Amino acid sequence: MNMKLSFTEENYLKAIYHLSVFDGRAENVNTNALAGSMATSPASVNDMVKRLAGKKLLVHEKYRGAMLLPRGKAIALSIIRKHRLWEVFLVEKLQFKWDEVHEIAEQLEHMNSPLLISRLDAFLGKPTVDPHGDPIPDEHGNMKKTIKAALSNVPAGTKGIVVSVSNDDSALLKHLDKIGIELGSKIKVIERIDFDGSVAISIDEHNPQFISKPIAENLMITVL
Amino acid sequence: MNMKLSFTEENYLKAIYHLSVFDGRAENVNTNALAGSMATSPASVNDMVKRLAGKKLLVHEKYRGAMLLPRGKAIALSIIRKHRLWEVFLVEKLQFKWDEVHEIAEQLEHMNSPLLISRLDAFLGKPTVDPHGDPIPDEHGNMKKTIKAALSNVPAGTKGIVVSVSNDDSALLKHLDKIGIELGSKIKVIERIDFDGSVAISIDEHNPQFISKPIAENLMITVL
DNA sequence: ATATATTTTTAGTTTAAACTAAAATGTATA
DNA sequence: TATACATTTTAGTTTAAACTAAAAATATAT
Repeated sequence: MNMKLSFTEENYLKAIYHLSVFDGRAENVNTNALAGSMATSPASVNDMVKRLAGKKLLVHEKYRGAMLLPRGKAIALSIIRKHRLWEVFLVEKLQFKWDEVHEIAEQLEHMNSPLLISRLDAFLGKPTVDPHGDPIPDEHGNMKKTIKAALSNVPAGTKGIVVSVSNDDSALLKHLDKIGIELGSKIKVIERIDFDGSVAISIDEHNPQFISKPIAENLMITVL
Repeated sequence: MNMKLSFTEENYLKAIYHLSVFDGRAENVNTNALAGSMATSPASVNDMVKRLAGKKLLVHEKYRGAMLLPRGKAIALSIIRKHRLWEVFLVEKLQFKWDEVHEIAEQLEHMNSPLLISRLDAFLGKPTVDPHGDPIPDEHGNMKKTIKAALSNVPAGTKGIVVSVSNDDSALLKHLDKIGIELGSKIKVIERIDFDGSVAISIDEHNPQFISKPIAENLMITVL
């Protein structure tokens, strides 16, 4: 697990991990999906996947996609751990807003010092979730599983807590802030409108309003 | 000043700055010295110096060395500022020891977010010196000049940080260790005794005691 | 002042990580 | 089954930043 990788290699491992995790099962990640997620070409992805396969961090079957090996998965989880711990630091200690931290954490996550991370973890009080509500893996890569659903996918009557926004677009994040939705907000789905896919919700037990379909699709809640 | 540079380019600018500053005057930095400081070959240095000259960050005269231009100097100072602020963070918030922080700060100094640095600066209380007693440039690149002096040469009331011991005698080093003085210790001169040249000092805000003249002559501090 | 040593530069390679264009493979459907 | 379409791979380039070896310029010492 202690081999030095480039930022790019680390970012690929992280992206593969995120794409492969679906309902707790690991799946093969295909070249095209990865190209989309890394904002690059399938050919470039193919190059990098072969490089990572050569380092025994994943297995790659031609035309069948990639799957992380244990070492690759451990590295991906350690990067996610670092990313989320730094996000907690930025929000709780440096007064950043929860929509400002992602880019900076993208840089900080590649800092390579296990001691730094364990000290940071202690300094922050060993948090288990980041400011977006995502769980923080511990030093062994274990994290508690959360059950999430998009607001667009739950039936009327559902109550939940906003735990993350699946899109990092700052326009969306700012809009949510404006209408009073933030992490930890209690949401109740009052009604689903079949015509346009919008939903009527209450926020923190009051302030009922309509949320458009595109927004509802990106609002993730834990169902209560 | 806001062009994106590689880590390597930033490290060259920083190294050139450190080598060029002598008594407050800027001097040409020759290829060989830079090769030593960067632990690489003169040929590689020559490549990089030409690259940086192409970016108008320094001027380079064949066989005569390099001198930073204002933009290059500003970048070098901003990297030094980041390095030293992170060192303060590591020592004061994460309980690192004085001698453990350099490598980690070498990584953190390349994080690119002016907002991050201004928030960190505020979080740390806008410190003006790092844990080694070196001055931290402000956001405009200004820093107060440090004065280094032997403990035997400063007047009563002086505060400073121990930055070096000019004698390698292990008997001296052991004695200093015993009385609780190490690199980075904060010293305040309480009183100077004319009779024998000894000085009464406090160490890290407590533990007042006398230091004999021979020891005081070998203890170098930066005056705060 | 000239020979020798040191320093600096040039020229040519190497590696990582991207790119484009074209070929190969896989999938869906008429 | 054959064909069309989408996906993936291969092959060949490009760029940044290093490297080595050799040539050129400068400095030094007799």
